[in-house]
Amino acid sequence: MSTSKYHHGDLRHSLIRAGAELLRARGPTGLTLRAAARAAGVSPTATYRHFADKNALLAAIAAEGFAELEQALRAADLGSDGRAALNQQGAAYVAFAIANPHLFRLMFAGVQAKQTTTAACGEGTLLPAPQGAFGVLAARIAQIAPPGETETAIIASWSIVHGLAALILDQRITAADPSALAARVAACLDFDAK
Amino acid sequence: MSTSKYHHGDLRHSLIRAGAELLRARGPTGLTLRAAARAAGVSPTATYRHFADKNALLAAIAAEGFAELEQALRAADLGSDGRAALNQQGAAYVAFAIANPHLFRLMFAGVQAKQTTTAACGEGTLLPAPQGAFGVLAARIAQIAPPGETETAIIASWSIVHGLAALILDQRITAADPSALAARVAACLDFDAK
DNA sequence: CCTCTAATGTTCACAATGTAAACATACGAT
DNA sequence: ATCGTATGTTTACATTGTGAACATTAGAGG
Repeated sequence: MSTSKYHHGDLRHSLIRAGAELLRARGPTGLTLRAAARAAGVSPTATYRHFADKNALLAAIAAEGFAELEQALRAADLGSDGRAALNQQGAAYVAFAIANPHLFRLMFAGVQAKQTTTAACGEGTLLPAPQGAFGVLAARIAQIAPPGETETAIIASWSIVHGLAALILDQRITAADPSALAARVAACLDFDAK
Repeated sequence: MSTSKYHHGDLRHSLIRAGAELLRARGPTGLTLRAAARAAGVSPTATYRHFADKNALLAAIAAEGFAELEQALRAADLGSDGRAALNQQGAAYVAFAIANPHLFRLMFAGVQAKQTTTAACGEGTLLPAPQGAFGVLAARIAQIAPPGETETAIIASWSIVHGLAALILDQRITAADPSALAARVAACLDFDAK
């Protein structure tokens, strides 16, 4: 590490890490371009050499978050019982959201789309957005859902844990043991029924 | 209605309506205190006679949204078949979110809490926040879920439709017919199972 | 009807933020 | 060694939320 301070060396990652830390510590209003630059020891406009605008920085932070989430899901996806593994994934999903509330919100709703791309995809199409984390879930579902119903099963599973996480974060539901609640709620899903 | 323009007459409601309209038309970044004041034909700081700060205006708009949502749920809660009525509520919930995406997001995640009130309530406690809309759902659940499981059933039902709505709004899922998808997904819930 | 007060709006002012434009520095290929 | 290009700096500006001081008018009490 050279002591020449003009060129930072790895400013891009520094900004992402500083931004993520600001988000965790001070919430979304604390995550500001200038604050991130300050934390990285750089002038505010230096950020524009690495990110087109603030949204691009947010997107990069969100992408890191999705990688973390994938890790967490993969770590929870254990055992030979597919249904149990799925429920464990659900608990891990909710636990991740609660452990990183601001990051979780940023990941899903934080990056503003310029244009509302109303691309007409097929009914119930799953977008590959968080493909990594999504894949961990989809694999287990494919294993335990009846064929032909896997897409509905995936959407239902994802929706129920995502909704629970969101409602807890937004303080619409209060849970002393969120993971346990997640498992209990996930158990209400029955893919084979009817 | 007098033509004296100094005192607006009903500025509070005008600001709420103007704010809601701005939100619908231009999204959250377009909903600004100054823009709302401009739309109401008033100076920016006049708003502070009616709202402590911007957050208070947002909260008022969100409250109106919850009233609308309750109306929509009540209108969908028809028929003697409790399970069918519940699924229709789910479809209406998702339809509302899609019809009012920015409002829906504001209602649940838009108003920033000053302090993260980590009040330790009981496990799986339901907060009365949107008590009106929530009550419509809870009533049906109580009717069809096994006694002793109603709270879990309520949380599961709310979570699955809320999650589906959120994922669609955030473009993680694309649905040609969201209401139909909501009904199909809601059908995966089985409260009596096991 | 006149007056006075409180409710309601206005004008100024300011700090913070995102971002554009012009300039400076230094890394690396020639 | 030279020079272009990537990277960072300084300046500048419009927008936003919001505080402070001032203006106006509605309506109660004489």
